[in-house]
Amino acid sequence: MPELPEVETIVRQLAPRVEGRAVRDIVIADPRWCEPADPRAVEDALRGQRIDALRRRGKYLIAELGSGTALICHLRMTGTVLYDPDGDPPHTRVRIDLDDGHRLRWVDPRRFGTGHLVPDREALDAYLDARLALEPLDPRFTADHLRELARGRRAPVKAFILDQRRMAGVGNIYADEALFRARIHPLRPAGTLNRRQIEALREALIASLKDGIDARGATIDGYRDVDGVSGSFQDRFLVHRRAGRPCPECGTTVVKLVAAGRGTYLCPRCQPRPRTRTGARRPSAVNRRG
DNA sequence: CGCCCTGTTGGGGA
DNA sequence: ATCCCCAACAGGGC
Repeated sequence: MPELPEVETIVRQLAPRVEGRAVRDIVIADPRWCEPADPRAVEDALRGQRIDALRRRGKYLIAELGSGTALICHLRMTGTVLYDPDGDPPHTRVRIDLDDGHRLRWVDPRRFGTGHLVPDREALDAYLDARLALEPLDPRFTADHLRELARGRRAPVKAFILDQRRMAGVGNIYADEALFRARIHPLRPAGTLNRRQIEALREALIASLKDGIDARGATIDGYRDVDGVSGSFQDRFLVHRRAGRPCPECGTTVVKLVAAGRGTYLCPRCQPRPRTRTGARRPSAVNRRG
């Protein structure tokens, strides 16, 4: 389940092993991976290229090549990159053999993952800028920045967090964890958070992502790092997928609801519901904004 | 066995 | 601006 920490883990493990190496051969076994581009054309463009840099932005994994082109990959739900696995694992979609004899395998049961080739640095930046905002780990992601982002937003804070054009890299799991740590209900309209809560949310986002990175990613539904080893963050999930179990903070039963169309877990006591309960009276007592 | 759930993003329609 | 649903698909849980 690649969110920012999982992709970061891939980069940290893989960059030292592949940077400076060249692609000896590549086979895109699943054309959907790079569609609408022609897989043969993508293979031809990559074959023989040196990998100058492997890096990440948001949840995108980026390989910059000697030719100036770049390959922008997204693992989506179930994508995994493996380095020298035994043979070709089931659901291997792309095979890359390096000039040093090592092998990269893109494994993705659900086939949602994608690879997109761009011709140069400008196209790379344009592609990413159109999709991603600053990420919480960026030093520029200050409390002021977050407050500005949230100002006037009426969308539930969870939807706000998941929107990659507002902040990049946080997915469903880390969003739940951060909201729990910040003691904020996921349905709270983002624009109603006070200064303290904004700062708490910022710190919680950063802490959750860092913990995930330190754990080399979350173990969930088969996620593996590049050496095929499971991450360990799942052991530390505080609320995510813990419905029916006691809150680690207060013992109240963790509940599940749907927010932003996603399964959402929270402690109803630590994260009190925003007012405006269903059936509230005084439908016209709106806050007059201003 | 069959139904229901699941990490993501992007697009369409309300 | 926002939201809900859907589309990709496979596998696990019950």
